[in-house]
Amino acid sequence: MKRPTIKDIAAAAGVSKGAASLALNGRSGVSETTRARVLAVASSLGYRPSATARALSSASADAVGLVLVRPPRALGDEAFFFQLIAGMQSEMSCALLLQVVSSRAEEIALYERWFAEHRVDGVFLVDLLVSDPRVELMSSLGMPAVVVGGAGHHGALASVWADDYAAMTSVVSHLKSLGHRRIARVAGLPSLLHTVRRDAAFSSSVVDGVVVYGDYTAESGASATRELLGAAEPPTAIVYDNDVMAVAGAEVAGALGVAVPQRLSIVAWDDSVLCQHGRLTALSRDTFAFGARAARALLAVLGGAVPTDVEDVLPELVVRGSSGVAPGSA
Amino acid sequence: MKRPTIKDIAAAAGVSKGAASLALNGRSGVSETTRARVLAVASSLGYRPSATARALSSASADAVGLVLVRPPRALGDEAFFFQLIAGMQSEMSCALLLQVVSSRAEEIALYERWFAEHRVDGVFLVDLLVSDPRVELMSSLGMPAVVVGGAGHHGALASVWADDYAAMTSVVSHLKSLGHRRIARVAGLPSLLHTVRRDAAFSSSVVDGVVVYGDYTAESGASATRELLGAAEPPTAIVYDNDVMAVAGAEVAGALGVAVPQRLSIVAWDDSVLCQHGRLTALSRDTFAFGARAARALLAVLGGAVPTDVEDVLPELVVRGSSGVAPGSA
DNA sequence: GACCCTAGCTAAACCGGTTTATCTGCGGCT
DNA sequence: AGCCGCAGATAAACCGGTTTAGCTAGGGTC
Repeated sequence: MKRPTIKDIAAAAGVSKGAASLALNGRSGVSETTRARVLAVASSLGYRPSATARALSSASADAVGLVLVRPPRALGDEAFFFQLIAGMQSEMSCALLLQVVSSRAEEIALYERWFAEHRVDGVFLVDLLVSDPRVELMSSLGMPAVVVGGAGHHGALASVWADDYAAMTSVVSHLKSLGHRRIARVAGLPSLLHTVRRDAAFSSSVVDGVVVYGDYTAESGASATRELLGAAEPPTAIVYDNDVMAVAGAEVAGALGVAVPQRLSIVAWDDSVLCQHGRLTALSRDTFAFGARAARALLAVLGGAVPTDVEDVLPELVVRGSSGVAPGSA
Repeated sequence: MKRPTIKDIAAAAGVSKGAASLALNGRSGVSETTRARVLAVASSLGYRPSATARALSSASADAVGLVLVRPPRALGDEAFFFQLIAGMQSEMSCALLLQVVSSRAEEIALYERWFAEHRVDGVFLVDLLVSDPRVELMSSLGMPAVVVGGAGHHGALASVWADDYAAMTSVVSHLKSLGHRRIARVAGLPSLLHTVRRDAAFSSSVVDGVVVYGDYTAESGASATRELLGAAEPPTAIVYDNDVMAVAGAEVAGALGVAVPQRLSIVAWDDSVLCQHGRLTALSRDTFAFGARAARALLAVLGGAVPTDVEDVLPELVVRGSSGVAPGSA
């Protein structure tokens, strides 16, 4: 038993294909009695329009896209993206086309292809670079897109972000209020826009603050921490750019006999089960809600709304056991 | 500048649309010189066939599907699925259509729809139920599918799984060798096939073993643990069905003043950063590789191979600090 | 020379929708 | 009566591919 097509519906209702199409899509051009008849027939036959055929005649593809550029193996540990995706899904009725690639070039080719093939109606852009070619690409393709997590305004694109600058400032002031002066930072990839933002906020509020760059993996967090703690004047507090690096750092400190938080305070960016269990002070943002917000923004753009920038609520610092008064203070 | 279509290629190469199609797809029916000319034109014009149009004429959709039935919010914490997805992606050149729904009925409707709409070429089935209607559905739809993680043989479907029975047996024998006699288990959803498998293995190797069911969340793991430790004769070892519940359980034990591993041994199913950091003894399987294997299996089925069952390597018990000699033994 | 077969190509149908152009009544207006 | 306008429907084109039927020229066979 094959699925009924619009032709079957039309035949069963005694109208033409075109009339059936108009009736099913709630458009004018058919009488109300005809429309009712077509709809009745369609529901009784269990008619489902083919998204493929619909996409072909330049209508909606009923899907949005997300491309992640990562070594796939490292991805699995990053709860952030999965939370984000889960949040997106919660607000989307359409499907998400997801692909993981290993280079920026592939990513761009994929966006172009998806759009050319009418596979997606729009896309999310994550991991925004300092001067990101994708922004221009989206504009030139005329492809609806939402920038996720890239602070500020990006060409004609809608944007959803949290204020990394203010967040970093709040973290530093918390540490300063505890008496910390030698504060270091284990940052993420320096090519990413939010890293630069945080860097700027960090260096403007911490004098002589040391920054070491990692790549969000436990290994990089561990080695960065070893480097920092091995210095002549080791920091009394370290701010990490994600949870995985922070946890690894805490572990290294323990192995080196550096007591947390007595001799070293640790703050993680992005809260997670990992931080909760490790009792790590963390900058908590609701990534799930963030994803949901991004989805709403994209749906709005797809619905024809003029692209706007939405600023997410400021991440909140959740103080747990890993941060405390600086050694020598109070 | 619009993207070139096959008509443009044909015109530029001086052949018909049909001939161009044959040439581009490496099929016989055109001379080698013509084929070379068409391919040259196509590449010089940057031709990309439209997957949408191709799917319409009952060819490949160049995508596979995965539907997850979860409350979206809980999903983000489960590293397992993201690891799995990452692994799948590593072996797939095509895209993954992902959707999270909240009920089994929606899931089934979605599979039917995707297939009817030619949106996917095949699907992964996860979280297999004891007697799962999806298996029958796939067969009747004629939809290529791979069962992921459902031990045993399922109708005409290919299957990729790890032997939960043997794994559970190995965990129990490890605990027994440490002198444990009162062993309990915090299981996952009882409707899932692998839960039943593990239950069977558990009850056949542990006499009077208590089983409490949870739903993979930290909360359920915590309350199950409280229940077990509050009993008249509390267990000296607990085996958890996932990492999140195990970590929550360890925390509860700590809060209740039950020393781990002196008075209570804890073993988690599925290793993760969480277990590594929490120093939890865990049953480690390479979920990433597992996903990759599932992807290969699906691609094989799509390629026309006869569906086979692939048994994954047996999960390996990684002994860390959370398991030790039973109190009173040795 | 008549016949058949095949390689190589073209034209056209098809997939399942949407969109446009066209046709048919019918009512209102002058 | 003659004309216009419009609602309601149909037929046909179109989207961009694949697939099938059909045509032609060349070579081999008897």
